Amino acid sequence: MFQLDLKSRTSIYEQIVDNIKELILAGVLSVEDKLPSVRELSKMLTVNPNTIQKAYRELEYQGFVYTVAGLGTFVSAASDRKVDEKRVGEVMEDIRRSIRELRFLGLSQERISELLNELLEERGGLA
Amino acid sequence: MFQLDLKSRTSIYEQIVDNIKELILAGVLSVEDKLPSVRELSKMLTVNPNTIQKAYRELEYQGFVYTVAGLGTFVSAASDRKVDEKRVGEVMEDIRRSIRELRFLGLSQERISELLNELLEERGGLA
Amino acid sequence: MFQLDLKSRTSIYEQIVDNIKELILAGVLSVEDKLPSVRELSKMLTVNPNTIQKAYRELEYQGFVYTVAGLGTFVSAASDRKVDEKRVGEVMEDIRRSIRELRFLGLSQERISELLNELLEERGGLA
Amino acid sequence: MFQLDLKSRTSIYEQIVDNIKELILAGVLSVEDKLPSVRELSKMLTVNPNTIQKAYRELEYQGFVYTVAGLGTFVSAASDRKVDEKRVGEVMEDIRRSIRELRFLGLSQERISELLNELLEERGGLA
DNA sequence: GTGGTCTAGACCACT
DNA sequence: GTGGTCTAGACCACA
Repeated sequence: MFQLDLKSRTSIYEQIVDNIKELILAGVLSVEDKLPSVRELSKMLTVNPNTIQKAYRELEYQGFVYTVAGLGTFVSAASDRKVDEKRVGEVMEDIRRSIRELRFLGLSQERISELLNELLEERGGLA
Repeated sequence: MFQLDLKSRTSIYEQIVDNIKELILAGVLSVEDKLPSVRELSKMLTVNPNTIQKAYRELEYQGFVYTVAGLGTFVSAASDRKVDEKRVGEVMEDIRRSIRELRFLGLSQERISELLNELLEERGGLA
Repeated sequence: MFQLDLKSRTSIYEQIVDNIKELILAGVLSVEDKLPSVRELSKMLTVNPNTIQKAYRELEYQGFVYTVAGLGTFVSAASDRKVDEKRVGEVMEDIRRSIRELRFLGLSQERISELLNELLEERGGLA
Repeated sequence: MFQLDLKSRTSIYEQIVDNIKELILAGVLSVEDKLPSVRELSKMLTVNPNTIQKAYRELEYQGFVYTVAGLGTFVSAASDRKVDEKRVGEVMEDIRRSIRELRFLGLSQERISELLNELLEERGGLA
């Protein structure tokens, strides 16, 4: 499914969250698809089930999946999600920090603006 | 000098690093300027001196400042700062993911574009 | 008959219990009416028969239905239903807490009042 | 601080969440007050630290507290919270279920309406 | 089988 | 000291 980087500073459960979000955003996992069960993914990644569960719960908080106890965890329909202002604010904060870092790295305002516009024109994998 | 946001998920020492880098990049602190001593800044921000210490060490590692024992900590020449092309790529990838998530959250292309431009303007005078 | 919401945090068997209670209270199912058999309802809702079984057992425990082996499950007389003053008090306490939280979340008294009235109207024809 | 009911169907961490919310909503814990540390509360309630942490994290998700690693967990300022539409929806769903249950318990529409109005007139403990 | 909770105990980074 | 993560392994309710 994907690989973990145990050496990374990013915690395991966060890496799992990021990877699964990536799969959903890229369309590899579609709406209503079932995610691997906690125990399955636990074995696949050789990671403790509690850690997987923590990742799944975080994905649920962020609105990417929903859970039916006894059945499994599934990808949410985008239409079910109300525009989650709180989450939008969090993501914008992420971008704010990234832009700051680009400035630190020595990129000019113009160059950053160019790069962002390129990203905006891309229309990746969204159904 | 600047404000810390205790509620932020970003650790305090990292916020200090970021803020001082910004002050340097913005020209508020010039090459060879002396930074406040660890104890001074510790009092100014009401933060544990160890935390300031850690921030200064990180700034030194990144080439933004240098320390002379017994004299203090000073802003390095710009040529000493590390530039990291690889890091630029990673940060761009972060932003790409965030933009995808904004689309996923239901924001229109136009709205995303607006929000990004707001972010860019926020410190537009810096470049 | 009715719809289940798999995404709800409420377990499936509980949703079935609630829905059937509503049908009884609304008079759609009258005293001595026969409920669908476990197998029938299982097919109608595409739900595991064990889950239906559990819902029927709970309804029986609460005095809403009774079961005759070999014949089926039937709606009880209203007098058989348990009334629980203590429970009423607990539920009111839950609502009190929720209203406090709405205030805490920044909603005005007027807005809360509006929202409550909407809720009350939702199934106003039932009493 | 408060008592747990180990016999309750409600899980321990949820009881902790509910109790602390109650203390905050009632004004016993004020804005910027420090909650007991994870380890302290763990000892006070003779409950595993992980369980306390789970409760604190849930409180954070719901916007009641914020956390500074290395410092502690603190009550959020109401003004810092944007009106959290998602959370409002969740609370309204709680009330919806409670009203349904009151109907199940045999209360008439009019009686429920009366009771709700009484609750609305109360202005408890909010700063 | 599924997810959910809990304990015991370890290790880490930050203050 | 603080919170945060992770493992190992147990037990429960629900489908």
